[in-house]
Amino acid sequence: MYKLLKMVTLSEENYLKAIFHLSKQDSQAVSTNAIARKMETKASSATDMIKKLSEKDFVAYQKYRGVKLTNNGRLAAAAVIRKHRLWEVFLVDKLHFSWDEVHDVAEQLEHIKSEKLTQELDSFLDYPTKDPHGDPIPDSKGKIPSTKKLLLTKVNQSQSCICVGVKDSSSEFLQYLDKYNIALGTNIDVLSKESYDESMTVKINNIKRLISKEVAQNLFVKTI
Amino acid sequence: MYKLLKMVTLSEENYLKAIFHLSKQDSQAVSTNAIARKMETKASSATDMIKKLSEKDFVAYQKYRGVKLTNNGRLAAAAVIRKHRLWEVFLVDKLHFSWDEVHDVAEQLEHIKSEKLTQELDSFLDYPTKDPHGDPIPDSKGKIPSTKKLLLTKVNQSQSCICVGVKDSSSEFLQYLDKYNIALGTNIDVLSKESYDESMTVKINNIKRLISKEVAQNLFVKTI
DNA sequence: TTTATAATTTAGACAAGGCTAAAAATTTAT
DNA sequence: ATAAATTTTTAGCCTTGTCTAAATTATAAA
Repeated sequence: MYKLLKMVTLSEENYLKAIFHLSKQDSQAVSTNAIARKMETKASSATDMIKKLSEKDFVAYQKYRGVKLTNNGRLAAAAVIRKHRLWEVFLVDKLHFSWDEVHDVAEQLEHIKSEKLTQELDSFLDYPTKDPHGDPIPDSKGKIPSTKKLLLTKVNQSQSCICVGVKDSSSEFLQYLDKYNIALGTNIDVLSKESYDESMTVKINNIKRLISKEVAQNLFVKTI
Repeated sequence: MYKLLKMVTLSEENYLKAIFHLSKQDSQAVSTNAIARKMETKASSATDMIKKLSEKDFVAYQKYRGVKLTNNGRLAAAAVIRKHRLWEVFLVDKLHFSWDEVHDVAEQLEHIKSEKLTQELDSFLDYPTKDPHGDPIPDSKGKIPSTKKLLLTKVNQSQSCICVGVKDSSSEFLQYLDKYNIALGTNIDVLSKESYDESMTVKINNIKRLISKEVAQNLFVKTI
């Protein structure tokens, strides 16, 4: 009856993770429907769980107004994500998994509770900062290494990034970007890269496009 | 609705494991109370679960008569035990856990469902046949390596074994064994080994004794 | 600013696992 | 061979996490 209060159930961890991911983009409150959609459950179930999380001080909740993670909740979510991503690195680096096979297994491993296990695994993997998909791994304090901006040319195949700035700020370049709906905050998925001319195929707003070396050299992005 | 029939829940796996361990000694039916005791639940809960396991053809159950594992159940239990012991090896060999710290974590890891993970882990650990406590690791077909007899001299520190025969069958030697209560089936815990004279300190019937190289060289045991 | 639509919450139910108390079957002891 | 003691099962209830249907609140449209 004492430290049971600190217990986080498997389901709670999954909801926290979902809310954390939904909070990323806009730091607004996250809606019940958005959570239900992400968790593949019904809104009523999400409401139920939200109440429990609120009870345990993992989220700040106002009826009909959605939720925000508390600091508490953010730390709990980061801890789960940290484990998920460390296990992904383990699977790929040590057990010959390919990057597209790891998700389901990591989804199970992320719930294993052992501080020592997590720390030792981190050390065993040599303190990686990114998982096999390029996503940053939170440190043991829950801090997520801020992925600093880099030129689009530097982004690897099958990585996603967000446009955060331009190197060439000429109006010609900005007009080009405008024409193809590339703006600050636009999401860019790098599908493939052509080594011959350093051009790349990307997906922007669900539309595939070819981007030349010249353009990629002048676009700052942040990997996600 | 289709392959859900094959699903084994976490709780079911734990009961199967318990029944498996209880079956080891005598291959008699295992009683409801014994199961409840091992699982630290009440007999009524055990009965409920037994019905589910019977329904799924993991145990043969006759009311008031206890249960026996079916072949199906034996395989399922062995698979869980295999994972448990492989993870223990991983924790000790790769993550600096000591042999007495691994149990709780392995208890969680044993339920991770991924055939590939288990196989790759096995390979990564170089196909170990024993866990850090010396218990045998079932192979991928559920077969448990029968620990074959070996001379006591070959048994490692902090391993346990059972006396299964003698090399020297002179009456002098047998009388010596008799004097110190060593018989077929006697349990011997090897506490430490002295490299200088190859003598060892052992525990027999809860009594510590020193055993000389000459004696250890003539005693066949089976590790457990 | 009403009204229609969409989002959210509440109420009531269900399955899994567990518990308590009581009933039934089995064993042990007289 | 019965009675007493023990083991096992049944019945009914609880909690977690889920669902459907209905009620309520917010938001968008006219």
